[in-house]
Amino acid sequence: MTRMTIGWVARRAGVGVETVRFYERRGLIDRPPRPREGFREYDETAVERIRFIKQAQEMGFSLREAAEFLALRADPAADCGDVHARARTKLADVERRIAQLERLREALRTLLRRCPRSGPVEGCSILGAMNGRAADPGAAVPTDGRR
Amino acid sequence: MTRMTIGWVARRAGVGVETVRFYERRGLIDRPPRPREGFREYDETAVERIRFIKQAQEMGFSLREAAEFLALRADPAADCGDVHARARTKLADVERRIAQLERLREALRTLLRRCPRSGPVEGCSILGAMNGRAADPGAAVPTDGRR
DNA sequence: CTTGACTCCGTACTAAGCTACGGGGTCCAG
DNA sequence: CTGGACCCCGTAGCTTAGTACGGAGTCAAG
Repeated sequence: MTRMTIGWVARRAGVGVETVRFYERRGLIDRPPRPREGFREYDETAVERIRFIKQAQEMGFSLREAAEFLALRADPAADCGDVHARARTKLADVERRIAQLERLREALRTLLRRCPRSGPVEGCSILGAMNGRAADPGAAVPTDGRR
Repeated sequence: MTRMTIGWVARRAGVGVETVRFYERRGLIDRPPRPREGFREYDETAVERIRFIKQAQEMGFSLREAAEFLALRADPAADCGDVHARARTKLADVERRIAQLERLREALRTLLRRCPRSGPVEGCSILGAMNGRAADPGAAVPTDGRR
């Protein structure tokens, strides 16, 4: 008889044991009953919940956002539009990050094109750009905006 | 007579005083002499160095990489090709991140298109996708790969 | 001589999402 | 009954690039 211990849940959900405990601390999964000597005992829904969280993460959502989706899923008054709105916001965020990275990509490409690729570093246009001497005044290098 | 104190450097370079001290601890800028009672006294090159670092950061490089560029800049044996190679690696990295985000963008767009946008959450295709029921089996959602 | 601006230092804290560690206790097969 | 696998807990560490804090010392103007 397989016991639905934390290790069992972790293996089935494809995460580490510590991750399950971490999610519990974060309120992402319920504290399970502990029928024997303090050992957590789960059921299938815990596995499904962790998989849901992991899938939300792969779609670019944070754990906080994953928790919101879990709440929406469980709320009978919740509307699909709530989910839609969150996904739209995330899409806008992704598009903004792409645009930033594309500006960065173009700036790097321009610098690489102008770089002599050999010779003393004094003539390097890339280092020159870092020195405040803009290689291409038209292409402003954006702030990166990572998070 | 303006004293070239840490505050003066910070203002001229457009960073905070703590940032200057932080860069010093990280070895990005030299420890300046302290002629009066332990007060750091800088010169113009310190300002220029910090601006160089900031510019490198705006081009997507980390502080560690900025330090490498500073070393290359100061090394008479360094070749422009060294700089070029680092920039090319960074470009590849940026392109990889863009590709990941574009896959994510397409996945989100597909989900948004299929979402009924109103009604009970039971029928929500976005939550359905998080439940492992793929809305579009062809468009695999990538791992996010943020840093 | 006081006031206010500035500087010193080390340490802790932020964001996110885990991951590792140490020292115990428990369970089950053999 | 022993060995190994598993579980408990709290805490600390990892990553990056700073930011904040607190108590102390210093400097220059008025």
